[in-house]
Amino acid sequence: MPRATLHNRQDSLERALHLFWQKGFHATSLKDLERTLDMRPGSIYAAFGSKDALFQEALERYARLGLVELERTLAEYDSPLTGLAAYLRKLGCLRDQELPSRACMLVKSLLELGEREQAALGKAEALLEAMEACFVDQFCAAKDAGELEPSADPVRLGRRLQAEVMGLRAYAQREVDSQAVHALADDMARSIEALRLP
Amino acid sequence: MPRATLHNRQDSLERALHLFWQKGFHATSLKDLERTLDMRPGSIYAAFGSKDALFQEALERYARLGLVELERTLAEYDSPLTGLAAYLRKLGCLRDQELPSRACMLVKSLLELGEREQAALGKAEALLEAMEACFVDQFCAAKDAGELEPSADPVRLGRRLQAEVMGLRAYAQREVDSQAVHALADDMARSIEALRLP
DNA sequence: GAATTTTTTGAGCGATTGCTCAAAATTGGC
DNA sequence: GCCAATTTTGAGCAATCGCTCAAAAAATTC
Repeated sequence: MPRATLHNRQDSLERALHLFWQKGFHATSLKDLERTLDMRPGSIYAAFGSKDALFQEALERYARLGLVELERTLAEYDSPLTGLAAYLRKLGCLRDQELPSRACMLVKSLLELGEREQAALGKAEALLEAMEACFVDQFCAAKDAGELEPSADPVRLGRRLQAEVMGLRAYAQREVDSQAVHALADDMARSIEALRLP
Repeated sequence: MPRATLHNRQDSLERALHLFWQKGFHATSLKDLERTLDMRPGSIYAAFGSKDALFQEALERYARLGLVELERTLAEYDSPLTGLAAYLRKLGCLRDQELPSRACMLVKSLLELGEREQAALGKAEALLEAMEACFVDQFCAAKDAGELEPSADPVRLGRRLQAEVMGLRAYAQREVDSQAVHALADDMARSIEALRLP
């Protein structure tokens, strides 16, 4: 009895994510979304509630995909430290791929959003916290595996790594050579590998 | 014969800088500026031309003050590496001060602005490049002073440091303990100091 | 094919955006 | 006190903002 839905909700969300990641929250207008999703305002609001709610869903999807990508990379290596170094080197290829933005959407949101978008801002913070926790876990695993000296502090190391990733991706957003980003990522990866006990 | 200007232009620019740094370009409306500068639209446009032009002036002032602060810090130390480490530790106090934002306004602009604000975006990129050049110069000085091993690459080191500062300040924008930011800055400072030859 | 249920449409709402410009206000020189 | 020069004002423009909702369109069941 119901009319079949014309638009795939997941696909629409994916397109919205692409747009928000590229232009940011404020610079993305409903007109932009209408064009990109090929949907009229009523349909967008029926499906997602509001621009703010749609943005939050996009943020969550972005972070989920990012975490999956991180964990898939880590799973490819037996050594936790080697996995983290490989993740950094993958980020070094940021400028080679065709992406909505080289910068992290969570960081873009963290820096752009204010009190008026507190819900989305809080979500971005929580997702960054989860990312940091994943790094910390990995350093704990490295310590358990005897890769780190016993006095190493996984919390500090995880924090440092998150800051490095934030910096690497912000740097990659600049109009610099792909080679410079590769070199930067490699330097960071070497720092991780230098933590390994002989 | 001319009517005396009511508003000090430098002071107005300073207030605008404060506002733009806090809220970003898009989230700052002319109404906000009118309120903060205590000026009516006509006066603002007579003095600065447009919202975009005012933003660009604010960006330049921000970067100039930031460079002065950096160079003043470096001048306090005879050793180039010690100066850079001290600069990082100063950034570790970001959360203790009352600032419009903990994040760097240049990075906020780099991540927020798009093609529609190309002039301001280009300015932000150029100013970041100048900051990086300052870091590179400092590493060159360290090398000349024999603090670095002869094979050290000042360009890579300067790039790395800029990425670290970007990451540190983005991290400081999160709702984390002041102590965490201090620890992070200290870790980064130690990395710089670890480059010193024995 | 009529009835029912759901989705999609798009004109258009009130609010806000960046901005303009003729008029008013304020000064110094005479 | 008057004139000339300059700054400040603020009503209001056209455009855009996020969003609503009654009507039209489409699909399923009988």
